[in-house]
Amino acid sequence: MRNHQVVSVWLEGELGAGRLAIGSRLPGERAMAEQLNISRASVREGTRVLEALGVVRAGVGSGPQAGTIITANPALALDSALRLHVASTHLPVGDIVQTRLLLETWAAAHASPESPALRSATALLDEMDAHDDGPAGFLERDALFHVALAEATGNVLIGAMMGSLRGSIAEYTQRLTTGLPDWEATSGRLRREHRAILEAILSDDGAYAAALVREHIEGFYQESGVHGSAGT
Amino acid sequence: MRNHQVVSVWLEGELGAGRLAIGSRLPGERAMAEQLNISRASVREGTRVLEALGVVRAGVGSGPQAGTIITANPALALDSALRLHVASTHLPVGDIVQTRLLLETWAAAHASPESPALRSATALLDEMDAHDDGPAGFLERDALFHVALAEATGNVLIGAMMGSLRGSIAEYTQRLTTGLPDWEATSGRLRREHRAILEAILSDDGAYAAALVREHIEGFYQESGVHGSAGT
DNA sequence: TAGCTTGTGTGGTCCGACCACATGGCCGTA
DNA sequence: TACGGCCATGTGGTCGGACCACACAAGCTA
Repeated sequence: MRNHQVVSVWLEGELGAGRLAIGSRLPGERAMAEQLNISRASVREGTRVLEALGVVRAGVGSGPQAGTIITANPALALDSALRLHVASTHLPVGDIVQTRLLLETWAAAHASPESPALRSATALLDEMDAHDDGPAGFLERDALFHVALAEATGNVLIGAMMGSLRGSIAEYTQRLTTGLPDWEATSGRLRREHRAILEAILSDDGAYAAALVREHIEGFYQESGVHGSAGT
Repeated sequence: MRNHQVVSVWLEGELGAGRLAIGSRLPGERAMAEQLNISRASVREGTRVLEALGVVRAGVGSGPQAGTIITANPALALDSALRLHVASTHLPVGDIVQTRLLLETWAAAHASPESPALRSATALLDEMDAHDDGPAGFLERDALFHVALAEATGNVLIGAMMGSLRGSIAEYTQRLTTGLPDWEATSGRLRREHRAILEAILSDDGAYAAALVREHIEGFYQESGVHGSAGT
């Protein structure tokens, strides 16, 4: 085992034993180096990995925000990993879109009507009605709306995955809108569909909500001139 | 932006521009440090992150396996991230099981009968029949079988996710088997179900395959004394 | 020719130093 | 006493240089 991995292993042990938890502050790099019998450079390499995985957050200076603190951001790991693997052309965007469709339909079917995440989802829809700042602003809120639905299922993993996928698809979706003949008409339709989906979830009609989501997503891609890429 | 992030950004640019691709060898750490105008320590921190995300693989010495080489292992990032986030109790195992069920039923429904991955799946089932090395060996092949099904869909992302999920659940599943009254009977049933699932996929009957997978998984958890954790 | 030796380049590790930063306590002043 | 500025302290961030283990390839040797 390489020395920098000692840090991950050690942390996993501490977490498992309950000696450390989310919000805890790790020992200083110099102290940890001595404690684990490795150099500070190795400690730093280890913490960089933990940081990339969304497990810790490093802050300089002193005070509450300083030091290396345990956080919980599983989406971060997925996010950066997706970016790079897409860039390496090893991960087709079509696969991501397909996965998104899978997760979203499931989320719509299993979202809890009582989830507080639905309140922010409602707020987002209101914003989309109130503001009219073009495709960019609309899609931004659209993405957040869909992530909120995923979070409403209470499943942390699926919520994190949706959050990461959203970022990866954002650019792609943005590009699609440029080919649309009538943005006003499209956005109006999308807004109505959002309301219907939310309504179905709040009425505890998961199956109907899932069907609406499927139509919603597939409809958008079809209108944007993409065929078959999201054939779930 | 911190210096070690320069490496990721630079690599993403190189990949996007096509100057580097999977299999390419990165410049040596010393050369990269000079090229990017950062210290070797920073370069190393950057490559550690890339390594953790499954984007590169580092090898010492000289020859074909030496140096830092671009790979494509998206599952690695998810794998280590899941381990740590589960350890931090931020990610319930139930969520993972639930996600697994979602991905697997979808995979069964969308696996391509012509996929070469199904051949290795068949081989795994034959091995499970031939060898009888207890729950440990059985579950190992069982996991690989399910991952093979996911890969048979051709969706890289879903395949990678399944691979990571299985790893995270492995220990959990292992523990469940200890509570089983009659392992022989259970393994026999699981083997028959595997055959039926594979048969359904090869017959291009995705819907039936998905239903079988659902029963297969839920049945196992129920028999193991877990109730409701996998309620998709 | 076969086998050993040596050279070269790779990542792995370590040390010691300095920097920027944020805080909290000390000290001088009003 | 109360206020305000200064500085000691501890944090992560960065750097340069050094040495190691390793794996291969070229060259030397028997």
